[in-house]
Amino acid sequence: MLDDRKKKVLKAIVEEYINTAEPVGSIALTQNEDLKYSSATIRNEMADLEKSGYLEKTHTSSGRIPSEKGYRYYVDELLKDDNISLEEIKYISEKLETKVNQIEDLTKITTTTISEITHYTTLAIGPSTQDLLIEEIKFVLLGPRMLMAIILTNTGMIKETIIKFEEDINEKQVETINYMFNQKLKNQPLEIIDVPLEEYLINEMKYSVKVIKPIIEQIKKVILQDRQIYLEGANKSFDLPEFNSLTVAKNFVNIIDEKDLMTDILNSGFAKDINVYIGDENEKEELKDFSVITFKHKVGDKDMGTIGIIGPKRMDYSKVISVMKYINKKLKDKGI
Amino acid sequence: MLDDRKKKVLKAIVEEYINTAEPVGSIALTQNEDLKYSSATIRNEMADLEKSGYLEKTHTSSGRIPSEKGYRYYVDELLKDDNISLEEIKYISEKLETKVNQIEDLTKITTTTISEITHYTTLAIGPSTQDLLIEEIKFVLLGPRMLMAIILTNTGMIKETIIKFEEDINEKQVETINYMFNQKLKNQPLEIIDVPLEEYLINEMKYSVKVIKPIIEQIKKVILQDRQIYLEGANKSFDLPEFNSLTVAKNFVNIIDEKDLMTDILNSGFAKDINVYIGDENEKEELKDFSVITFKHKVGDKDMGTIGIIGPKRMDYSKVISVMKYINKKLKDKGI
DNA sequence: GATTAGCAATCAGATATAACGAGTGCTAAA
DNA sequence: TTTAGCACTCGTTATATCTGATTGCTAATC
Repeated sequence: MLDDRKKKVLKAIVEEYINTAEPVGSIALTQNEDLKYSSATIRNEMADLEKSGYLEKTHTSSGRIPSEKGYRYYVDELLKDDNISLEEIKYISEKLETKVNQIEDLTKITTTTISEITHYTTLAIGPSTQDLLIEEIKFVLLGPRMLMAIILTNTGMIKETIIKFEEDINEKQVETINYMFNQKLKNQPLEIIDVPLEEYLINEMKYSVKVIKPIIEQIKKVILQDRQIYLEGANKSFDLPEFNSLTVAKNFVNIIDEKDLMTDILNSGFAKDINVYIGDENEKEELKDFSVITFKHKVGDKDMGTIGIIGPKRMDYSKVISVMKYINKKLKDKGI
Repeated sequence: MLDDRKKKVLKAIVEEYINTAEPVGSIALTQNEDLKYSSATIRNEMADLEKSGYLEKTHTSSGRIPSEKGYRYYVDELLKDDNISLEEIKYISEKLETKVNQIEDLTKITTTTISEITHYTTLAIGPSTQDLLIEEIKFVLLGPRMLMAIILTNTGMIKETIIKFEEDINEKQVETINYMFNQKLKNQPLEIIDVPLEEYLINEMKYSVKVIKPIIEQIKKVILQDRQIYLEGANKSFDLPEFNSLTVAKNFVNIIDEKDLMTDILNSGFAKDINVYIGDENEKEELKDFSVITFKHKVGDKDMGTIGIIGPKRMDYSKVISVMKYINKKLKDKGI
């Protein structure tokens, strides 16, 4: 669609604007290696690119800034996605090799690493419990009226919760509970833990509602409970010039303060490996002035949740996407 | 020290300024019920109060604002600490009666409640593990090379962690581990889990270093690990006029982004039930433009950690202190 | 002696005006 | 097709002026 020179002009403007946060003028562009033309020629191209909607002006006599369409074209067609240095590769590798006992800890490490390398605010959410199968469930008596349930899933995730009772229970009972639950739950999806199961177990076993009901309720709660959200480098955004606007700064704090919103951000559509939402492309009204880049990460082939970056539309897409691609690959290759 | 009328003037200025965030002039004060004097009289009193350091001017012909000394006097001598409405009492009571299975969940609920009622940013940290005694430690085999350790403390706190091994272990071994650890750890402080214990157990038991060492290491880690920090209502601060200053806003984000700093804030001196640090009174340089109010909360007589509010020096001390006092009492009375 | 009315002096903040300059669009020449 | 040239635009910055809230002080009053 765009001829070669127009592509070069657009690319140069996007990258210059990402670097400087200042509207880019025709004379500045003549400095560019790839654009050995006079400023007048560049100006004509810029006017064309504006007519086709790739560029915008902040006012009649200002330089140009990319429109959302411009950023989109840049992301889809023009950027380098291997924009990552040897030092960065080394740093990431070291970080990802940290030994962890619980696989979830790796999400936190990855989130921090991404934020450190890209200098953007990074968020992450743990894996969804949907599609998980129960591998085993263990009950441990912690006191006469206190039981711990430990659920092991087929992906190696471990969830545990404490259950309190209004009457005493003994080891013998726990053994039966252990047996019955495992009998019924092995290789079932987590969602099976619900009212019908409760009724079945109450009928089947001789124990009262007062024993079975709290177990089911509490396990259900821990399965459905808000997934852990990680947030790193919120302050990094405040070093960016767009955060000199109080409205932008305030919007941003509202976003990161709202866990539900962050969950939604991280859970929205996943067509590709790495998903880029620029400004209005975001479903959420609150994000229309920001860009969001997310990717679902897996360790080996185990789903580990989603990591995302939120920053200004003038984001260094090339750097962020390169880093995410590299990390994505690195984690996939990783044994656990 | 201050005569009665000066106290009234100071109190009126502090409270008016807390309400409006605007310097208070002598004419405005004549509206006050308690100050039926002419503006000239008030002016003279204000000049005196400024000379003694309780008030400040933003410029020669502006109204007065309280100095830190003024706030301090207000907090120590003038404020009402039962400034809490029936609706608020009802709301708090309801919230605090929420059933929780783990006592830590109560800290989160309390934090949210305080933030909702005061409209200030609220932070909290879980209890210190110092002084805790081990009541019991349980080991559960989750896989051939995976063990869960569950530590019960004398305060009802439960910590659990997963330990991975490089060689298989069996139920028989776990039983021995269970026995030996409990033998050695019951009613001991958590800190006992360290290298000397490791050496003792390796000598005493026939198991290799490869079994004992990971257990000790991982338990030690979970005990020493950063205590959970709760943060609520960060965005609420951004509704305050002082956050229109970019410097203030940025400082604030830096504070709440820095977990270590927040931990330090919540761990600093605890002379009284409720501790108020106004501006420069804060140990941390970063907080010199803010006020911090903290209190250690207990459920029954069990230490639950510390909750704090961070806001502008122009904070509604009366409301915050009243709410904290009430919650403090309510939690102390609470059975678990 | 304490209180108050009156008034000049002060100064932040709002409003108005002018000068500056980066950058554009367009025309005509190369 | 490219480029030089130039009038024009408009945000930004600097400067001056005006406004109004508030003070400090003096002298009159209670």
